Amino acid sequence: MGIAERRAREKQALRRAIIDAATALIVESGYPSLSLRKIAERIEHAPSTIYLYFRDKLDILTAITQEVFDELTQRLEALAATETDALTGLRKGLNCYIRFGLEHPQHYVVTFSTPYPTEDCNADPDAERCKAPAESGLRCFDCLRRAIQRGMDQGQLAPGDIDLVSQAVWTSIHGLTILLITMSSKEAFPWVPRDQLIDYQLDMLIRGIAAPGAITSSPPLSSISCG
Amino acid sequence: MGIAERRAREKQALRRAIIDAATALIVESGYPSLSLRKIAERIEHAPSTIYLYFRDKLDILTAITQEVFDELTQRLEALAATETDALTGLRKGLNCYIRFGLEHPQHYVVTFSTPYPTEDCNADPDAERCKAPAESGLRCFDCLRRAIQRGMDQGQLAPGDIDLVSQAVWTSIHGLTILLITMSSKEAFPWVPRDQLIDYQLDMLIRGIAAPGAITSSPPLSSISCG
Amino acid sequence: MGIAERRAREKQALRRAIIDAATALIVESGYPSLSLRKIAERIEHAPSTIYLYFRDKLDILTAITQEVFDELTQRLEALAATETDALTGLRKGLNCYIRFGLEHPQHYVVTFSTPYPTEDCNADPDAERCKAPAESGLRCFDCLRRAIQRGMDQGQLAPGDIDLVSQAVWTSIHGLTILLITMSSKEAFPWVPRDQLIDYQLDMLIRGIAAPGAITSSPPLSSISCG
Amino acid sequence: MGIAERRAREKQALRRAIIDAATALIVESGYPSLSLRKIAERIEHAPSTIYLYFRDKLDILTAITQEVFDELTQRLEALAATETDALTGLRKGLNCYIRFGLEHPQHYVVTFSTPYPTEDCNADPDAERCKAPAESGLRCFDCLRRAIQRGMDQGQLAPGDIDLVSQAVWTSIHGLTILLITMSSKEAFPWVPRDQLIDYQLDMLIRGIAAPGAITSSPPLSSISCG
DNA sequence: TATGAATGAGTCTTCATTCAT
DNA sequence: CATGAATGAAGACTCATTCAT
Repeated sequence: MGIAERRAREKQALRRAIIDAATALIVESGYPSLSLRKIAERIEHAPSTIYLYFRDKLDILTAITQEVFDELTQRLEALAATETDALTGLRKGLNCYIRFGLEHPQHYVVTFSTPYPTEDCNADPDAERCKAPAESGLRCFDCLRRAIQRGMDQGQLAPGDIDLVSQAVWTSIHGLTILLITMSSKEAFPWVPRDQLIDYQLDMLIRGIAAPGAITSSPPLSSISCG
Repeated sequence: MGIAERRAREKQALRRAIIDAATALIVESGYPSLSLRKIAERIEHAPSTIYLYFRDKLDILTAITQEVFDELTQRLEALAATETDALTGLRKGLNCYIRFGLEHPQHYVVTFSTPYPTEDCNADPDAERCKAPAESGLRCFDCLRRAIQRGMDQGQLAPGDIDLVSQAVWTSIHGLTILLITMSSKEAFPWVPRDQLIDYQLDMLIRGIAAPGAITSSPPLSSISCG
Repeated sequence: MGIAERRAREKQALRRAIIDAATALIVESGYPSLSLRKIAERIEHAPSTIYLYFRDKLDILTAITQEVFDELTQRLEALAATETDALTGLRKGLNCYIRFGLEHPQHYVVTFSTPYPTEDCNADPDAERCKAPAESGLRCFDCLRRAIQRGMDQGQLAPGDIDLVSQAVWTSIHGLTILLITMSSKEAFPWVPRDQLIDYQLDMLIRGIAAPGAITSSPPLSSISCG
Repeated sequence: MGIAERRAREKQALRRAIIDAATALIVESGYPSLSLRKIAERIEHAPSTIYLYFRDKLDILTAITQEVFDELTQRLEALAATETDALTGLRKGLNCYIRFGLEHPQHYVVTFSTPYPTEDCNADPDAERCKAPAESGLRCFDCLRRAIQRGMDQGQLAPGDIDLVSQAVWTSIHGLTILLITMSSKEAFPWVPRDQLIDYQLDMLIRGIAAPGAITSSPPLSSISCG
């Protein structure tokens, strides 16, 4: 009845709170310095309570990562569904990726830049759960891959190895995203205006992979969010 | 006198030993697991001795970071001095940067991806020392900047905002480098062959920023180290 | 009514299940590593459910101890009932005792060697329950006592203080049993062959308490179990 | 100079304090429930301080065990040196063993009855240190073994397997010792007068292993301590 | 009757750091 | 200059137990 439902809702809420607190803490000081104690303190519960929701530290990281991947994937797929022109679609997708990272810097860092989740996974006897986020990640990457493929199919991108191109593009926009996040302060690095940089990088990348003669000027998208 | 000199030399030597030990430890197991105790053990001195040379742990990190920047800068400048063709020089420089990262993955991560030095710095009363590595970093970045500038001056690169282009290129190769490092295991991500990817990305980037018609096929460089 | 009876039966069944699970766990990994959680998991009930049947952990231990005593007593009495010759009966009884310990080493340790039930008992407000196992233990000891008495009555054992003799014998075979259990590994102690040692010790003890001239060679029993 | 000496003395004193506290705690509640925290509290130092003196928990146990063995061995050897008659020597030695246990019940329990030091040792990567106490123990046991041998050589003990006899005797007196310690309270078990029991058990054992006709009445020794 | 949720005290251990010497 | 001793805070994690439902 209502009681059971409320209970379930409360339980879900606490799980959320743990994930959110962990995310924030990771962003503030990095995953290695994340501690269950700090999470507990932030959610105002006993440290041991966390163990009712997650098996261990790594389990929390896994949950966060997966959520982020899924959310990002969802946005990219929604976007792909509405856009017909391959090149524009690709551009929008890349822009969406970068924007997502900038709008959720905490989650992005946790998911893509937490140093060595692999390490923990290797040490772990239950290697199974390490695969789950990896799969989510691949599904996300696949959005980009399909966009590239479509571009080649439509002749707008120079023909070539789809994986090669996809990986070159993805690593590039990741670099931009992660550096804009982690070196955000003006003193840290003399960035040019952010939107300008994003727009230019998208231009550069697409120019770099486009079929000769395929490029027509496309409007700047960078200030447009997604999702 | 001779005595004072010898003293100074010895003091310098121990400082070096500390940095080297810390460096080695970071290379072996990454920064998060670095501890003063382990450094002390390796240099065969008491932990407290380290405090005579460095104020705290972060201070050691700073020193290492700076050295890494300096080393990289040196290589890039050496390379720039020998190469006359702007485009080839740029390509070699970018390749050198990536290779450097792959050959010293732990250093690269520590220097470019250590989470939030800013935070530690902010908390620190003496904010001064945080600027030192930043300056070293800028000097390093300036190598790339000059290469871009030369390319524009020689008409091989499309004219434009030097900083804009430099930043777009740098973030791209950083993305490639850092992802190849942190997701190095095959299970983590289905990478295409590494050298091929690097070569393609350099092609893509240069194509993306080159002046129209400037590109002549350049030989793959990726398997060539630098320095 | 039928309902009440079924309820009572079910209640009894769960109590049994708890004891059995605890027993099994103790057998598997010893008492120190026993935990209510593990018991709960094994009986597929919530940890808190156990508290409906036992006040606390010690309460479970007490129940087990008592059962062990009772089981041993039963075997010894069954044995005594079938044997007419006092000396042979005594020998068989002692052998049975040792065998029982070796066959249920964890139980034996828990029952006879758990450090300081006294302490726990003293700390406990309800000192009553500590007496129960003590009484069971005495009943068990009484089997030996009666065997000794019979031996004296029949003139096969040298006359003397029954308690004195009983205690000397019991402590001796306890020493053998407990050491064989706790120092079971070959590296721990260079034991002579086990059965040989048991046989010899029984010989030695009986020789030590027998009436002069009473001893006739009796066949080795040690490899014979009991019950 | 004096300073260094005082320092060394202080350091030694703290080490002693740790061992003593640990010993007492083990006796009070058993080794499994021994915790570094409790030791720390008792010696009024920080828990981490203990790690300056012992590598870990097991290390403390090892130290205690070895000390006890060595002390006991020393006494037994001193005793053996003064006694010429084999049978009397054996009797005195056994008595000494029992008395030692009763006079240092804490140490005896820790050394001979701590459940499963083996267990910890097996799990330990550094198996070396587990051998040290075992060797000390064997050296101790060897005192008894030599006494038995001498008895056989002199014809006072029935000829036979020295190890067999030694082990039968040792386990017997261990059983007496350990039970007198752990069940010391009158409510726990209705002991006959302690000295009487000890004397009788020694009689019984020696009668059990003596050569026929070798026994002459020997005076009760039990109330005599040793060392 | 049974339990899910929660907790606080406890476990061993590592660490950066301080201070008297 | 160097260090040995010490510490307090923190680390992940387990446990027996309570309580509202």
